Amino acid sequence: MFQPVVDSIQSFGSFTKEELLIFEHKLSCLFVTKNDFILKEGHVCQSFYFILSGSCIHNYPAQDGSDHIVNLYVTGDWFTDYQSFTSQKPSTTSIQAFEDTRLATIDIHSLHHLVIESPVFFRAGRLFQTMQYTDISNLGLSPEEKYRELLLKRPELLQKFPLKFLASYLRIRPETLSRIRKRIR
Amino acid sequence: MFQPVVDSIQSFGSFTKEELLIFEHKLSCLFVTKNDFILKEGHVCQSFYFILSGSCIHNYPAQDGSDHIVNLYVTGDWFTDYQSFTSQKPSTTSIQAFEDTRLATIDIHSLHHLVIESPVFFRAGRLFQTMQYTDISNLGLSPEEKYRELLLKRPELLQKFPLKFLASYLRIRPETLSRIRKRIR
DNA sequence: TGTATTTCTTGATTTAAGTCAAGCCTTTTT
DNA sequence: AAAAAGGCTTGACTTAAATCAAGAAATACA
Repeated sequence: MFQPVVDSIQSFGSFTKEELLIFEHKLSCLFVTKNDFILKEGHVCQSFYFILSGSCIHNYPAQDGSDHIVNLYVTGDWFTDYQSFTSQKPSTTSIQAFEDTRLATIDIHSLHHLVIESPVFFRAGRLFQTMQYTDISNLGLSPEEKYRELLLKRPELLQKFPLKFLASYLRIRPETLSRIRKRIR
Repeated sequence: MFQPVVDSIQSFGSFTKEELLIFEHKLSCLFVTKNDFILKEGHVCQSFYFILSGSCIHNYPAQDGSDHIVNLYVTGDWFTDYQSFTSQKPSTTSIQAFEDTRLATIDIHSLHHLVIESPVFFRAGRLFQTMQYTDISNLGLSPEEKYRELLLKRPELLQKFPLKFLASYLRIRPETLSRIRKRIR
């Protein structure tokens, strides 16, 4: 059941069978239906999440009432609100299911236990760092370069989410993304 | 001698006298003279650094041969190459002394020991996260907003470093920064 | 101290993305 | 099935920053 999660972890470093088992036993399962909140603004983010199937939207309300997409996640992705999770303070962002979604979760106490149980998991910092996608919108790229980066690094998102979400994630206008997409293939 | 470092740590959370002593005993001292490298591209970053006095430049070579300022540090600042430090892989950036500089350092092994010795230091992740300045160039702000942010959050940099370094750090043209500075104040 | 080099300022021009607006197409709702 | 809403595309226009260029000021250095 958690095989995809274990497979994913292995790609982050070399773990023994025992270590992987220890890890697997810390995991829990969570089912959410479309539009359900996995994390609500103002709540402390207690866990890391792995998408077994489905997709999620990570957003926050802008000052002008509209909301900005922080990130988009699909099957096989890890996510958390890193800020809230590491500080254990209320989150300024929300995460909700874009469709019915199955999640594997591991909470902060389990992670602390892992770090204490084996030095391998001290690399947790690295691990969780690596799990976090580098924010394409924050690379100082031009709109076209951002789109190319998305196309290269996370093409699944282009299949799954509507253009206006992608534009919000890239911090460009939908009109601009539409024009870029037209001229690039 | 390490009093400023200990003071700095206290501002990140509540530690007992004992915990602060444990921390202080992990610190080492390092003197560098102007233009010396504290970290060279291609080397693994092994430590966190705190500037007791002086200032440093954190940069990386762009593809076009010029170099980009990643960050600028002055007395009282913490720094590391977070990427290289957490992954323990070769750095793509360099850090060098902008003038003669005294540093306090704590290496990765000492940090691991701290985490094991006391759960308080498990918040190391949070601590080191907080120590890292949020990258002004990556906030999706306009050039003027970036400058205002710098003026507000890190005015010391404006005193210490030449305009073209600041412009590079903010990812704007020196001409643009010169004009902004002219019209604001 | 004088010369050279680098850094900063200012102006003119170009360019890319944002804004505004309209229409079409698709999906949802009833 | 029809109407409504939302999402996408396209065009015209505006705007802010980059670019190009030249000269002034500051700093290094010989």
